[in-house]
Amino acid sequence: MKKDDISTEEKIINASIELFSEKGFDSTKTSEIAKNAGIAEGTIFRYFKTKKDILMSIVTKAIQFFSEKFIVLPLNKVLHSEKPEEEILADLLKDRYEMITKNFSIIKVIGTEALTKEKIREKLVEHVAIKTLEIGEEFYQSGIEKGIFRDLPPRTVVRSLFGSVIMLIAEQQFFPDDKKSKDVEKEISTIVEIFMNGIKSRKE
Amino acid sequence: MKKDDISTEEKIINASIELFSEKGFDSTKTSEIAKNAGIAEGTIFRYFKTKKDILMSIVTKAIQFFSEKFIVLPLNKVLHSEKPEEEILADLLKDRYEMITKNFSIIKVIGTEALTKEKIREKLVEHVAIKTLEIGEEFYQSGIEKGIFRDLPPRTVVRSLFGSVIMLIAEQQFFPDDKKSKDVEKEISTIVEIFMNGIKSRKE
Amino acid sequence: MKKDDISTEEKIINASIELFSEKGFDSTKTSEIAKNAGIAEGTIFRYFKTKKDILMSIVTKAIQFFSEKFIVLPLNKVLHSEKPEEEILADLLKDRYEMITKNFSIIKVIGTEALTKEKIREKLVEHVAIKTLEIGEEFYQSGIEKGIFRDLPPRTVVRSLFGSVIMLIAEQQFFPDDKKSKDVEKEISTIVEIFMNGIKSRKE
Amino acid sequence: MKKDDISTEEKIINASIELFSEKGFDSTKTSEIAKNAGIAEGTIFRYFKTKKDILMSIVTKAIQFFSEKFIVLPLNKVLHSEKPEEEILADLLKDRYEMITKNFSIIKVIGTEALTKEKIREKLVEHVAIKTLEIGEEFYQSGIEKGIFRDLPPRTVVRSLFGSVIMLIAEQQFFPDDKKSKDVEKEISTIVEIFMNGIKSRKE
DNA sequence: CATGAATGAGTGTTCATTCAT
DNA sequence: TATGAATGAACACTCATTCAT
Repeated sequence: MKKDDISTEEKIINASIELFSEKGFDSTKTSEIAKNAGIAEGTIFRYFKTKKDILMSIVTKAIQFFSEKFIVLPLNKVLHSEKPEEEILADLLKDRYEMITKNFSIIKVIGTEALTKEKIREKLVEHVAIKTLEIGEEFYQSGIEKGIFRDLPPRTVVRSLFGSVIMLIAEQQFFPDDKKSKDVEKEISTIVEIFMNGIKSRKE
Repeated sequence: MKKDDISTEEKIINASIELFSEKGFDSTKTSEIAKNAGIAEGTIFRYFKTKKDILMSIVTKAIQFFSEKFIVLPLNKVLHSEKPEEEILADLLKDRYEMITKNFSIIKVIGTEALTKEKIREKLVEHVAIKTLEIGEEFYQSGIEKGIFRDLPPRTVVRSLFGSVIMLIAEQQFFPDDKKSKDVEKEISTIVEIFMNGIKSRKE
Repeated sequence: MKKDDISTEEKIINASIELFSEKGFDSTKTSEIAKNAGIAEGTIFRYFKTKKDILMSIVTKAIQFFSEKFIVLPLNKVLHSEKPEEEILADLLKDRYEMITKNFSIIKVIGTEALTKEKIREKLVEHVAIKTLEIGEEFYQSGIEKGIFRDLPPRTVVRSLFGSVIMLIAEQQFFPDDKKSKDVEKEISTIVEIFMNGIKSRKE
Repeated sequence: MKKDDISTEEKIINASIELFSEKGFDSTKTSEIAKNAGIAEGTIFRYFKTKKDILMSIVTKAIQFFSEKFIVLPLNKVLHSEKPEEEILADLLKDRYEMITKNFSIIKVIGTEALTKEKIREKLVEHVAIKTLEIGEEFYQSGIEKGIFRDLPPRTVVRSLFGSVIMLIAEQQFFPDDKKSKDVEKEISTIVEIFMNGIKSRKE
């Protein structure tokens, strides 16, 4: 009763994230959550009125967490860094990559549910997606003004960068046997290289 | 019984795609499928042994369809085109964009289910993802060899391009009110521009 | 498949009335209703959204039925009869007695639930109790005007008469072994006698 | 710990009577009893083995209480009074009226449960109903013998009187907005008048 | 071949009861 | 003795599936 003092509510949340992420919300039985959490099934309902409430609690907390970790912190890193832009970009992508990879289960849950549940989708768009894009656009815009970046539509640039990282992660998660994307550092620096200099050969 | 000659099986499939895509597989009741298809609930089970069989049939057919439309046809377009590379790239992305957008419901269904159902994920990876990547890589590789593209890892380039289009579509589908991504032609040509020439300003 | 053609809904209603009346609404399990009705438990919910809906359906239908049988018909009997008042009164009480006794199960259900459920109580008061009292009062009032009845408050008279019949029935239902109230004809004519002439001895 | 010295057991009993009477036994949760009693839910089970035991304790105590208050005391009042019969009757009815009204919650609980629980019904019949009727019958019988009352079946007379009071109380409790039964003194003296002299007009 | 009423296994949820503190 | 978190048996209700017509 010292540390390890993981509360019953946390046990439920953790078991739920794991199961929802593996099998989806609907296919996860409350009896399984209970078993995985090491508690009685009835106990779940002392903490959450319904099974759906577990999901909503996970989503709400996660979105809150991400809207801080994802947005405020990287913002400062980016805006106050003295490094050259290429490095800043690489740092940003790596940071994002790690954040998503580390929280992949929960992100998978939220992402999946967002596809069919408008309420979740709206929360996600409002608190995470739009803010993330806006900060990225601001960063790019200021780069244009400093003469570092070309005058291209910031939204498109940011969205494409983000898509490139997302696909890297998807590839690693969903075809885990593939060798081609194992070296993350290299992948990310390649992505930065592609975006900075393009793929067109400039002979001579 | 001439045209309009949509078979009962097709009615079931179409209704299912629509509903699965809106509400997800588990939340869709067979009674709803029947109502949407304009048939009796029992009739469904003359064509499909179980509800899951409807899903598997949709997935199998779609994957078959996509593995042709997605892979074989663009392959030829790309490999036998006389256009300059920038245009080929733009054509490819536009083609992919349209294919995905037009079949968005069914892709959403397959994508969602692939997240939690290994069998579907494997089919998708094997028949669509890998092939698509391979053809893209081949295209890029031959571009390198022709001296058109820089010598960067093809997989990373192709994956990033694909991620850029996917994110464009996601943005349009999930925040439909946003003005920034409405003009598809322009978006795609911007993406091509980014990938061809990079975002770094080259003053001097 | 000729007569006997008691519908599934009726089977459910009948089984429910019997069980609710015996054990009360809360103590009756839907599994018992199903067994008593000779159907599967799930079938209940094709006809009634919830267990409570069964109760409400019983109550609503019964109140509708009673507000007709109880009020409109006796009204006509009473108002258009040529018999002397004592006989009219005896007929009325007997009629009421039989109605209640014949429908005792359902009346017990409604009465019990009315004690704790405001909605049911209100319906009962509005559609049955008030109307019944009003018609009784009207009958008594016209008797006063014809010089047949003494000028006493009609409500009190009617209520007391009704209470006398109710208690007779209660006694028969709840202490069924008691001999004193077995002869209904005699009981009712005694009640009429009490109300017509009072209990005070008028010697000489 | 002087006055106010209401024991935990009493707190439970009082809270239970209030809630059982409002919502019925089955619909009352032990958690609500605890909240209403200002104690912890677990504490209930130090005083009562089961929830049903609370009910049985209420019923047993109440029946004990009533069988004294209801029977022994009025008995003496009636048998040793020097007042004229009309006044004795009025006193009796008023006394009963007040007893029931003052204890209405508990009587409602017992009455409701008696409808579905044979054990409670039997206790009620044996310890209260029969005794009450017997004493009433005895009183009436002696009135007959004294030449004060007409020779009518005592059981019927007593039962009807009781029914008249019960209906008066029911009317007041269940349609509280009605004006016609507000003046209790007058209602009871009208009931006495009806029973003593009948409702038949005796012109001339 | 189509129907839709009936089925019943399976699930989320409730709540009286227990027990370690 | 009092507490309230945890329990799990019991229950209402859902819905894919069956089958007599």
